Amino acid sequence: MSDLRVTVVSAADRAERTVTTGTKAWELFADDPAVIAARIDDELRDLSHELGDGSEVEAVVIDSADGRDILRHSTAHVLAQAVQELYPDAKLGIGPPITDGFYYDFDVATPFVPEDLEKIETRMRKIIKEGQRFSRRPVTDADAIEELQHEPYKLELIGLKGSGRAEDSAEGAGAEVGAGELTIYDNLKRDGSLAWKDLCRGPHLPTTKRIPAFKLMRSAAAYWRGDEKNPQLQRIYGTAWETKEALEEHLLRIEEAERRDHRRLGRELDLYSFPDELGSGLAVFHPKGGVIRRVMEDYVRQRHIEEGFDFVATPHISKQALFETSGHLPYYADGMFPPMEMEGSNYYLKAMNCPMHNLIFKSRGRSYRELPLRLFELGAVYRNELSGVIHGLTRVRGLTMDDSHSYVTAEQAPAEIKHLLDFLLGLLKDFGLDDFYLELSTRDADSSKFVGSDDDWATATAILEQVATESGLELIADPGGAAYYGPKISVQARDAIGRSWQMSTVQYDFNQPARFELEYQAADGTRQQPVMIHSAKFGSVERFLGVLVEHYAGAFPPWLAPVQVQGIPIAERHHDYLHQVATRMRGAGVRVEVDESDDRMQKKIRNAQLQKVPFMVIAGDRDVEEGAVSFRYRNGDQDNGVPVDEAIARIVDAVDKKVQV
RNA sequence: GCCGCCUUAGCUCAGUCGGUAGAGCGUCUCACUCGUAAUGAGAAGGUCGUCGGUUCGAUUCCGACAGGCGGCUCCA
Repeated sequence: MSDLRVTVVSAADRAERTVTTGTKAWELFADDPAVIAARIDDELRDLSHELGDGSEVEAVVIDSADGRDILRHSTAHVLAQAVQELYPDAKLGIGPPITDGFYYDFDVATPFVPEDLEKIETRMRKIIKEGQRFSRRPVTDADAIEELQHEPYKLELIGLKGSGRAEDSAEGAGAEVGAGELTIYDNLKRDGSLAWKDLCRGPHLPTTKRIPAFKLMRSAAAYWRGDEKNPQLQRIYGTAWETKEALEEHLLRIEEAERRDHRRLGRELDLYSFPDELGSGLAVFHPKGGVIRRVMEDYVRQRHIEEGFDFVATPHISKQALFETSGHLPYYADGMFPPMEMEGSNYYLKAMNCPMHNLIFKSRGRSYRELPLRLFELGAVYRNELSGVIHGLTRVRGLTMDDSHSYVTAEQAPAEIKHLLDFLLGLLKDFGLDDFYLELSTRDADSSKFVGSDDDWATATAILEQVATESGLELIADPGGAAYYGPKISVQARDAIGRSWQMSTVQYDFNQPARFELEYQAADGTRQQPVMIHSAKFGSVERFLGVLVEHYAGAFPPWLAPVQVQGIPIAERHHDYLHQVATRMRGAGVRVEVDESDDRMQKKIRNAQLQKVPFMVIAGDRDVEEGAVSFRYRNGDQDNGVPVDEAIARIVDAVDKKVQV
């Protein structure tokens, strides 16, 4: 038995250690119960991994990103074991860790119901209590196929690994079969007998007992390997955390998200509704939601004026030929409402505005002196979204795009894209969204989804990538996410509780100008084809509003709040005075209401709080005498005896500065 | 579109082991006129999502459809 030299590294330091041959990783960290795995020479390993000479070893603690993934993946195994113990005919799909949790897919005869989840959870607790050991065992492909005869989906994964496509062919499949040798993890009871086993790349916790806190969340169907042509498996989602407290906090975050749900707040704040009579995915905006929309639209119009756009208007429907010319019909027909026939022609509701803007460009000869020609429209479009994907305002069938098209020379394109990016980032900041990253959506190998030459795509992609990179923002690649006519940059904004939403887009299009035979006369007298840059700043006015509701949890900054000031009389004799105050406020452009109901003043304050009105002005005898108001903020702060002029100045200042209060 | 679950008053939800229903909030009326997050009393409001089946009888059981919710796939 000889000695080995290993290096134990941590964020703080590096320490050389001499250990004997056969030493396992856990022996280095035996005094720290938070260590559940090790990173050895940059590979995540089980704590039972035998150290080699010259290895660099780093502890992986349970509350690190890697540690949580391992915890969640191990919990997914316990889930699968519990399911197969309770439902012996269940066939295993895959069970990877995901953001905040894990899932495991099963092929079972009947879908799981909530009571099943309770039973499964109980069985999982039993397995955890038994402290079964996760034991790694390398196997040959042939042995794995032999052992897993009864697991058809696992066999399919082994087959994929052979073709080298496992990683990119199946979401999460990399967790089962890595690039190297196959391994099976045996769950061993204390007496060493085999309780269960699963094809898995690992690593895992040392034992099931090391799972501190978990919860099964829900079950749902999911297509095998994410392809709707494949059979649907039953997926169980769960979450697992390093402590019970961390689990509790996670559940509270979920509650917070539910509290902010724009569908609920839309009803509670009387902003909008989705009448069944209209049809799925079609919203109506009530007066208060209408105010927010109007403010948003006024803002975006004003900004487009400032940025050099011309305003146009186009109809909601068009003959079929237009969308054939644009190329939308072959690629996008499923996304459009079915046509209506009239006078021998098929008319389509528009799902996008660009073809109509192209007609405006084409309505007369154009000179290079007119470029960039920037057209803008708040255009209502209709999209035949699948019934199952419709969601509040964020996924609807009728929406309003703040759609712009910049027609430019090829040389002007980079500057125009930069111009648009600066424009829309400033816009997002004005709406209180200041944490974003960019996504660059490009075409992938599946050429049937895209039109245009390789060279044109390469040029367009390079320009977008350069501008995106120069912005200094984080940039994520989205291969295959491009529109059929060209690549795009989209801005993903993170809201107040950290969720990302796709908002603005900028798209580079060399295809439609060609298809519409758009041209301008250049300085040298030749006719040239312009490039068109599509851009939407809100994206969809409806979605943007929905995201704002969730971002602010309904408590809008004063410039967006439907009611900016609630006037609250202490008794009926103060009504007239408050109406005079309100009239002066309206004169200053303030949206103010006076609560004349029979309620007591306490109740009126409560109602204004529940409606999340930013400012309350309260008036009683003292205020009337002084020509003042009691000025209350949404957070409960209050200044008494504020002269009316000053109150108005405070409100107008907050509105003008677009600040949150 | 696919899978599962759900649908009772404007909202949130009870309830009926099959004999046509109830609460709180909200609404309306009356009284109270009140100083910082719910004054009191009374009233109105539902063919229990729609259509069909089983049954002496269906809101309840079964089926279809519509809408909603959670996922999958897709997307602004």
